[in-house]
Amino acid sequence: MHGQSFLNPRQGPPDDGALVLVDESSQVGERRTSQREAITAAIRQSKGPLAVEEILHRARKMTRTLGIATVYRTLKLLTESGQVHALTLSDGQIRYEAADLGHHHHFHCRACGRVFDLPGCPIKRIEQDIPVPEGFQIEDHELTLNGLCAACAASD
Amino acid sequence: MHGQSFLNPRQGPPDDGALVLVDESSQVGERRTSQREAITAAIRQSKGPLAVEEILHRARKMTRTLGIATVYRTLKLLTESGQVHALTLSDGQIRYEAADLGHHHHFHCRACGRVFDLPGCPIKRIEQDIPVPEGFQIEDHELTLNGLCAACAASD
DNA sequence: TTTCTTGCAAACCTTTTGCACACCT
DNA sequence: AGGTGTGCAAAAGGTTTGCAAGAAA
Repeated sequence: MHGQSFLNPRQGPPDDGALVLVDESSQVGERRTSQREAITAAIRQSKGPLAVEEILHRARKMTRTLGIATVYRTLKLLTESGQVHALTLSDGQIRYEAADLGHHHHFHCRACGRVFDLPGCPIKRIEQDIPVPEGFQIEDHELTLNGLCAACAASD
Repeated sequence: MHGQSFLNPRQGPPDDGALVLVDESSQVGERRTSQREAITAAIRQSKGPLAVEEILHRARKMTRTLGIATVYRTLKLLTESGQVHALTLSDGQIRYEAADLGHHHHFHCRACGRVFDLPGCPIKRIEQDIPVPEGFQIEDHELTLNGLCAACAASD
């Protein structure tokens, strides 16, 4: 894990002149670059979670030169530092969304494949009543609704 | 899609002697082989959905010679013919389970990674109350509970 | 005997990694 | 200036496919 997010850069450490063998002031993930800004902006501005290719495509509009390797590296960075959440739906694609959205669930359109955020959580009020085997401890849950989004349902 | 499952072989069609350009009596997926029996047995005998590697490992105990390609081909066959369901949890691994288990959900242990079937469906009775955007049509849902299974919770 | 199935290996595709150069600080 | 970050291309990992041999029916 990294000490700081490049989105929330820390103040430089006080320079006390001490000599250190391992320079801890130098860490991966603290440098603000146009590529990283483009990637985080793409994720933040999306109405739903995005797959890698979608992130690449949208972020490239902001930085013409952007390699897929950078997208993967940055997503790993953002995920490990807790700024972004990865989620995997039944189509097997991993999608990414901002981590500060709060607890919510998703709607997956079987026609267009898009994923939409659903506000709120209907599970919370029944979570206690869900029967699990003796000794099992529930820590979290994921709910995905599948069906047709409004646009696809209309064009049926 | 295939006309028949090799698990439920159809009777041969009556031989009326008619000449057909495309021989429809000959179809992929209708031949009973030790590999296919081993794969379906592994899936049926499991208490929860299995990943490809687990299926290969268990099925190999029944047929010493079994290639990974056959596992993939058979899983595709079984999935497309509706005998097996594929599911993808948050770890990104695709797992397979018998399709005749009825509607149910899963518990994913974050410690050992195993997936357990949960009987029943707590969503059914609240499905109508789940708020979705105007025009969206719910057709299905998936629920996964995450936490610790009894064994892992006990060895904490 | 015919045609489907299989195993092997090559092909594919997606994700990761090594390296030299670019760029932040 | 120093060291992180990037792009490119190669490597790695997992899944699919072509093909000749093997096995159902």
